[in-house]
Amino acid sequence: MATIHDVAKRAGVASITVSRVINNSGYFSQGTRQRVEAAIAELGYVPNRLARSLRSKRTNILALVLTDITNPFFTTLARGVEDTASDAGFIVIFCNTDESETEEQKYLQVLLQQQVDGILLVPARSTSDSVELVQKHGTPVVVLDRRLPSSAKVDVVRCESVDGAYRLVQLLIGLGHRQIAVLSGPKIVSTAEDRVTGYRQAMVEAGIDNRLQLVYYGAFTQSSGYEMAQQVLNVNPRPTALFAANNLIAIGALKAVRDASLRVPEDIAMVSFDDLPANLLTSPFFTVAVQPAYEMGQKATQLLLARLAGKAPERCQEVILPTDLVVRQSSGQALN
Amino acid sequence: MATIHDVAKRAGVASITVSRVINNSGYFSQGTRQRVEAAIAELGYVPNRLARSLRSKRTNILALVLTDITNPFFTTLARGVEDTASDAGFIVIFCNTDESETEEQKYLQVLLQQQVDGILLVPARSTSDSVELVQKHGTPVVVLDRRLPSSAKVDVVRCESVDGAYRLVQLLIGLGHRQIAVLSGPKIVSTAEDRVTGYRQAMVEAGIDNRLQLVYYGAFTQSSGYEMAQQVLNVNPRPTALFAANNLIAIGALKAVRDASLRVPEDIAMVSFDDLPANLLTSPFFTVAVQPAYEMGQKATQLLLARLAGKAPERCQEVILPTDLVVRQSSGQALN
DNA sequence: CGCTGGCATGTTATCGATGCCATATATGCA
DNA sequence: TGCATATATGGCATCGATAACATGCCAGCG
Repeated sequence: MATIHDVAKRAGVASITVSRVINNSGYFSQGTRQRVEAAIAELGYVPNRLARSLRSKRTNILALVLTDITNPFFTTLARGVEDTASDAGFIVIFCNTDESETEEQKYLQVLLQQQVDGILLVPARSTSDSVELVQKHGTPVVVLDRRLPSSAKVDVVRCESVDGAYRLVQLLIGLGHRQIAVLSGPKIVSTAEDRVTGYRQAMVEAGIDNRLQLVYYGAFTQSSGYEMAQQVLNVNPRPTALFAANNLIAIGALKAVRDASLRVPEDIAMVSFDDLPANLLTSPFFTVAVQPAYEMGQKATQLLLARLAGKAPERCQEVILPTDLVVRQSSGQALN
Repeated sequence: MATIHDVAKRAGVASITVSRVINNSGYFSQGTRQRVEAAIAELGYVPNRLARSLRSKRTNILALVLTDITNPFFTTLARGVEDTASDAGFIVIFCNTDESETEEQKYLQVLLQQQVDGILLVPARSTSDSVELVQKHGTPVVVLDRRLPSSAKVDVVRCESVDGAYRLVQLLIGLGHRQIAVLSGPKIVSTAEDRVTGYRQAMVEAGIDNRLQLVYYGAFTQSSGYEMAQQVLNVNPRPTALFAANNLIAIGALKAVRDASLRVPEDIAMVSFDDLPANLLTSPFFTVAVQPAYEMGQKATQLLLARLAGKAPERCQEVILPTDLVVRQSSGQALN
């Protein structure tokens, strides 16, 4: 309620001097510092950031717009963003789009209105509409996790989805599996597509008949994983291995497998993209391709901050991080 | 980048008229509306909320400060808050304190600086310091989930923790259990204390020897639940039932029980406060006292919004919601 | 001694939107 | 016809902080 003027009056100085003390900028004597700080304490003064930001054209707020904050992959990524931003004195606002483009646009609109300094975006769709909206407003953006059409001139930080999927499926093939199903996310999402591409590469390379390729597209959710797995388990002959394109799909699929009274890996082998949450009671158990989620958040934020500081190279960057193959029990032993 | 003045110039009107069109307030003709909207579209104009809020002294932002957003109970509560706030045209900022009072104070400071219109707080400690800080600034607060010292003049929305715990333990006693351990949260948190109180009430009422009462205080986390359970399982004779004071403790304890090669409920019965996350692969399985998390968030937000609108009664309100006892398998059958 | 430059503080304008008041025409009703 | 009222629009001040510029003091140095 008290303003900088109230503080100034009480301390017997001009408001700009109070501003200097608060921001530790410019010159002021130790005496003034003390009188100002005393006045601040007495009045319980809290600076008004709206006014500050309006004048300085800086809010020190970043926004992270993503599709599913309950997914441990994104939770970890978010922590990478938060930590990095926080160290640089920025606050982070998190927005959840639930894979909906409409929600995404709504959030972006609000964020631009709030004058956030920069946006980290996991786009719900592989179009550049959202990025363009933000860029038109003059706000820096970095795209995370997913590809955009190459027409979009924007920094991207993502993982080698094709390669990670390729290696997971190669592992299964190496263990003797031939009939492998992939349970993927929405066809329009680049990571879902890329993981199927990696799967196909490995299958083709191993000379496995096209007809043995079982590709399912659904959503990156547990329930979708459950449903896709139910379908797969009814295929005759039943595949000997499942590849889940993300962790939630893996959980749902595992549930479906257990509900069908089948054992993993004895009756059916499973591998998954992304590590699984720790509260499953059965983990660590899954063989997975782990994405460096924390580092992705970190890198993307560093890039964004560099742009804000005008320290990034002019040209757009595309940072692609490798995945880490972690072999555990769910993939099982070699078939005989 | 374009301002309201740019739009005004382009539409050939004064900026205040543009403001009226944007906010649908006051009078303007349909012709002006169209010219203004055209200008807005052409310029890609996005209103600056900082300026707007500075003038109007309203940000239309609420904040929800809680201790652990990864806990499904709080996630659900948060959704209740978000939905209610959103319907009323408010944005919600979420802040995670990790049960740390220091973090809480830091966040509150930032939120006050951002001029949020109101704050929903799950306090990390049972002191009124935080509430007073906020109230001194003139910002309305509603406390959620936990009790504060009665000296605090503040609205509270919480659950009947004592009663829920009492009924859970009573259920176990009714099944024939005598030696029951309670694994609770931090002693300083009112819900942890209240659930132990409910436990004691049930035990005393059943005339169970004091020496059979096993009370553990830890944290409301999975790892703490794991550790407490490990200790409990080493007690001789081993308790026949466990009461976990929240869902995360329950998960950790269940893990410890399984790691000790014991079965639930055959070897040891379990009950818990709060429902468990759906991705456990074993749920629904736990016998629980469910708190109406969504309604709590809803109620608290309604109360806060009423205060903002000056429509709430002068006196502070304390809303206490009942818990719902859901009996499933983990509590087992009656002992013979 | 006068000039330079670090230090300390203040004045004024401004960020972008809107509250308040004023103006002007059209419409309704006694 | 006259006056109240609804409609349509604009001018100016203002929210609270800070950028940009200005002022004054004093030490140091050639």
